[in-house]
Amino acid sequence: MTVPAAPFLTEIRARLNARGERMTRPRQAVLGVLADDRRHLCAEDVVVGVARRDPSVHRASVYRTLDALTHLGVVQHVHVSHGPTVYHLVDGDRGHLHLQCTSCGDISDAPSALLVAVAGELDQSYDFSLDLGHVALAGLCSSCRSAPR
Amino acid sequence: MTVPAAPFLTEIRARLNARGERMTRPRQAVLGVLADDRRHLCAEDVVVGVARRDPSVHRASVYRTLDALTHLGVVQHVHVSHGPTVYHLVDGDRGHLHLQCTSCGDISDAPSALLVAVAGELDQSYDFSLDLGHVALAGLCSSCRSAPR
DNA sequence: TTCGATGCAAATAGTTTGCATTCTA
DNA sequence: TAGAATGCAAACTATTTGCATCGAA
Repeated sequence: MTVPAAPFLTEIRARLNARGERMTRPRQAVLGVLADDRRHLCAEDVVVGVARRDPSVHRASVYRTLDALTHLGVVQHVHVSHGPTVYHLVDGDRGHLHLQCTSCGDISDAPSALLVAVAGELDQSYDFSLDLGHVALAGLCSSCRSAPR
Repeated sequence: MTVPAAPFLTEIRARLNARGERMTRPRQAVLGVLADDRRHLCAEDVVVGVARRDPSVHRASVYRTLDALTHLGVVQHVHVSHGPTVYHLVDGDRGHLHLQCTSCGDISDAPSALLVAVAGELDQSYDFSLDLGHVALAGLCSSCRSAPR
C-alpha cells in the first residue's frame, strides 16, 4: 500500500490538533513515505519519496515536518557517523537501538532491551537518563569485520 | 605546559615515519592543542588553538591532520547530535565512552567498562564488533532532567 | 477568519577537494 | 630530492531561516 492506513493519519491528526497544530498535505506525504518504507531514511530520501507523492512539497517543509513530528513523538532520528541524520517512525512497543558500521556505514537494529541494564546503571551512578531510541552504537558489522577494509 | 612533552612527540613521529608519513609543524600544533586541553574539542576549537601556536596553519590542514592522527590511532572522535564532531587524544588505558545531553548538548565521560557486557552480547548474537571509544549515548544530564526545558 | 504551515530563496555550518607549492625524511 | 603535506580557494553536503502567502480548523 502506498497510502498509510486511515486510522493512523486520523490519530496523528488528533494529536496535532490537541496541540493547536495541523495535518497538512506535506505532513501526510512525509508520514506516507515513512510508513511505506520502514527503513532508516535520511532527509533527502524523504524529500525524494515525498516528491513522488506530491511534487509541490518543498524540501524545507520536509525538514520542518520531520522536526514537528519528532516533537510530537511520532518520529525518531539518529545521528550517524559521516552521514546525514536518519529518521523513522517510532516503534509501537519496545523501540530499538541502532548499530552503525564505521566501515560501510550500514545501519542495523537491535532490541533496546540490550541496554536496559546499562540505562539503569547510568541512571543510578551518573544521574543520566539514557534515551534508548536515540542511541547509535558504532562498530564493525559482520561483513566488514570478516572482510577488512 | 603549552608544549607537549618531547617523548610524546618523538614517539608519534616514529609511528608516522614507520608508515612513510611525516611530523610537520601543523601536526605538532594540533597535537599540542589536544594534549594541552584534554576536553572534547571540535575542529573549530582546534583551529583556534592551533592559530595561537602557529598562525600560518590553515584550517584544512587541521582537518587533514585530525584525520591522519585518527588513522594512526592517536586521536579519536565522536559524532554528537546537532553539532560538530569532537576530537580528543586516545586514552592510554581503558578508554571511555561519551554521554551527550540531548537538551543542553553537554558531553561527559563514563568508563567503557559499562558497555563491556553489551559489547560481548553484540559480538556473539549480532556479529557486531562494538567500537567503545566511538560511542555517544544520548540522554538527559542531571541538570536538564531536574530542570526540564 | 485566524494563525499555523508552506514555498521560495538565500544563508549558514561543517567539512572536503584540486592544485601548485613547500618542506620533511 | 622525492613525494608527503600544506595553503589557498572554491566546492559541497546537510540543514536552517526570513518572509510573504496559503490553507486547515
